[in-house]
Amino acid sequence: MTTTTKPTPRDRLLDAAAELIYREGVGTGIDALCKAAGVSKRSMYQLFAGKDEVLAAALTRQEPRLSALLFPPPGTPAAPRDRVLHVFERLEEAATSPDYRGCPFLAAQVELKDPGHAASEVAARGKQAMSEFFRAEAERGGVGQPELLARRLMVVYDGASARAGIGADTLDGLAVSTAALLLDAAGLTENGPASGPDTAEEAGAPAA
Amino acid sequence: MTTTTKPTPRDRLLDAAAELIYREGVGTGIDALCKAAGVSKRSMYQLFAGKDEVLAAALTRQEPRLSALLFPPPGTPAAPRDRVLHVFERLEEAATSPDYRGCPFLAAQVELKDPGHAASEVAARGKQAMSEFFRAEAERGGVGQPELLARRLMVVYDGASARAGIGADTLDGLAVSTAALLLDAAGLTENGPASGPDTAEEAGAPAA
DNA sequence: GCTGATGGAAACCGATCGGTTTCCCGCCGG
DNA sequence: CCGGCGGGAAACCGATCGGTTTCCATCAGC
Repeated sequence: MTTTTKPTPRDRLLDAAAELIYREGVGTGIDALCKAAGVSKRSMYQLFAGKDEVLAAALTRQEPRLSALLFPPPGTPAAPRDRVLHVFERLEEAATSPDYRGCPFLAAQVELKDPGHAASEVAARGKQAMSEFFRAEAERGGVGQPELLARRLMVVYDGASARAGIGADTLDGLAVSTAALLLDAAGLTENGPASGPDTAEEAGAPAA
Repeated sequence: MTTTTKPTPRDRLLDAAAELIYREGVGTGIDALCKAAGVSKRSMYQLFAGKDEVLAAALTRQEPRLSALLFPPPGTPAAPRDRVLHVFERLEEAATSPDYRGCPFLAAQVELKDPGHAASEVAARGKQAMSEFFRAEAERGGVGQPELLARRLMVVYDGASARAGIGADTLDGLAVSTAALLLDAAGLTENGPASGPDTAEEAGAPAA
């Protein structure tokens, strides 16, 4: 029979923490975490130094999962544009769930305001991974200002996921189409690598 | 002399609540709120039913201030495009402060996950005001799909403010230039009302 | 079968939570 | 001069917080 309680206490605890904290916020008590995980506080405190460390570890554990979910599978030799849009397609897919609460990394950083908090730093690294993915694809596509494009894509990703998470928008094409629009403007069109209207020049503050 | 403690207890309380909660999150204790406001819990509880109501009232009080700060002054007969960009310019201006923590409405909704919470509903109305402003300007500018443009602008606004708030980006032109890019694509160019490349057709789910 | 490590249940600790109440000072009109 | 009252200070309440400790059931190796 499949014993419901097979995985190690550490894994149960981190999984429960990730799920509970995602649903109820970082304010969730450790009693609730331990009960949900079927782990005693005693075990928890000999695995981790405290709640902060559990939180950070839970986020760390989520990072590879999120990357695997969002980023194109390794064996996919798609064009940069498609690889970027893939991320937004996965976002929209996830956002259709009524339980979707936005990007867990962004939420963690918003909730624990302190940027020095261990979990906040883990979350920041998680976000940086996506930013670097965007930048790498932009470079691979020969975009004039890859860093600028990556920052814009991150703004759209975080804005779309946050708004979907709080129920302010249902997306359904909004994130993908907006990202596509930014890619077009950067010259990363469907046809091929950078050669659009403004390969260079589009930075700074164009409006007075 | 200017007596430091002039305004009514209610005003002191709401101002202190807005500031403290913005800085430290909705988890801030009422003891801390009252002490910061120089108001006794006794007074607070005969002014409000509880912490939730204080939170909601503090956010309600912030809405007109935020609108006045972000939206163009009433006497400004600028073109729709300029009126929209004005919002993003104010955002970037505010984001230069090291104390900037992002949009207080979005933060409140992210922190108290419950959309039914009184304060969350106040915050949702606050965000809706901006969305409607964008939509009205888009319509005034003759944009083909004003609702779509408004949603995209909100995504950029929330994404940019959130990322600036958590210290992931410094903006400095990013929000304004990205918004301008969206306006261009919607046909709301510097020259005049809608007549760009794709006045209609650009909605739905363009990617598989 | 015995033993020792693992780990869950739960009592316990001081601090703090949201919320209520008591007390008393200072300011007001009469 | 005084009586009423708005309102701050602070004690108090039960619940819960993060964190520690005790106790005991289980199970693997011998």
